[in-house]
Amino acid sequence: MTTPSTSPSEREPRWLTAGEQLVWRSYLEAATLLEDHLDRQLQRDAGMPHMYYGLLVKLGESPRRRLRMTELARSAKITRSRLSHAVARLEKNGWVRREDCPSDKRGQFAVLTDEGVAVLERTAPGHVAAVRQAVFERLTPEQQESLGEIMRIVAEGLQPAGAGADLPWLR
Amino acid sequence: MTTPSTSPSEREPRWLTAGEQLVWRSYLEAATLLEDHLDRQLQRDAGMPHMYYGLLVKLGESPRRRLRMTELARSAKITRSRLSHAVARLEKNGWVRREDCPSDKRGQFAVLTDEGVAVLERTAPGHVAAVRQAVFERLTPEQQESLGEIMRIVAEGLQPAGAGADLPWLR
DNA sequence: GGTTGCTTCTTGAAGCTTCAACAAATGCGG
DNA sequence: CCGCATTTGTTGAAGCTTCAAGAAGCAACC
Repeated sequence: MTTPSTSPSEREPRWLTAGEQLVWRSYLEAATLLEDHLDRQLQRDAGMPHMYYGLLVKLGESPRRRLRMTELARSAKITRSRLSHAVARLEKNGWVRREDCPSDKRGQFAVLTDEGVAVLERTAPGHVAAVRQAVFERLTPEQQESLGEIMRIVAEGLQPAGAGADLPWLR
Repeated sequence: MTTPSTSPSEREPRWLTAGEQLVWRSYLEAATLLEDHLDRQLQRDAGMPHMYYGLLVKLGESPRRRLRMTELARSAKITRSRLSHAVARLEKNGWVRREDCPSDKRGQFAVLTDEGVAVLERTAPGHVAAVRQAVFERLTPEQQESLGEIMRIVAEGLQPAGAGADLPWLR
């Protein structure tokens, strides 16, 4: 990540400019700190990592509190394998239950249980407060909007592009 | 994360507004996709996860290619425990070596080896290209600057605040 | 000098993620 | 209806992270 002076003949790759490096470093630091912070917050207050909490939220927002595994994986931006392990754990906690799909015998629904709903209701306020305090309280409305737009662009660019081996929808 | 109507008496917690939710979702999606993308890229091309690559970079930038463990951990925003495991692995790869600190017998330096330098030189161009393509090529200069400022603010807010148990410098 | 408290770094176990491999069901083309 | 590629979801092993605990050196104090 060092910048080896100027590159006269274009044999040198295109490094990040000093400014870009600063941006990138800030991003990496903030992303690391933020994810760690929220992971700890949720591990402490809800007994699960951030990603698992996100899965419960998505199930809670879905029609009959259920989603096909593949759809949940797609929506959460994770592999099916990872989801499979995650749901196994959440099932052991009693927060999610699996149900067969009637129309496709391969299919499985992940269903948010009443206990799962209860955990969400109990822990959501604290989590929202943490997000608020870490992010939204510190940014102006313009910055918030800007952040949304920027991240939307980045996410979009990564969706159809990536060569994910187990993420077919990202191809 | 649902918004249960307005809250007349302030018994309801302060939920995220619809707009804030959109921003937050975009952030989470982009952060997940981006980290996965770079992790895969580096695992494939350099044989190590993104975080480990970052450690090598930091060592490479340091005076005698070395840093005290605690300082490296602080700079990378991770716990010393995590760093300890990471360096163990990097040492096994021959990319980093440990050295005792003469002035403090508890201390250890993590030192980037020549092999470590070689890996960096070989893989940095590809990694920079990936970052460029995923982030900088898609953003206007204004958006880049904005992103930098926003993430700097978020990171700053998380540094001195967090109640990290093993991250004393974050208190 | 000894005590007490702090800092540095490591360790092992438990939990989470990744990867490759797999079984089962689907569905399309002949 | 058969054959074959595709889709769905799971599994186990290996690697990474977290957490709590601990060994060892330092430093300040009396």
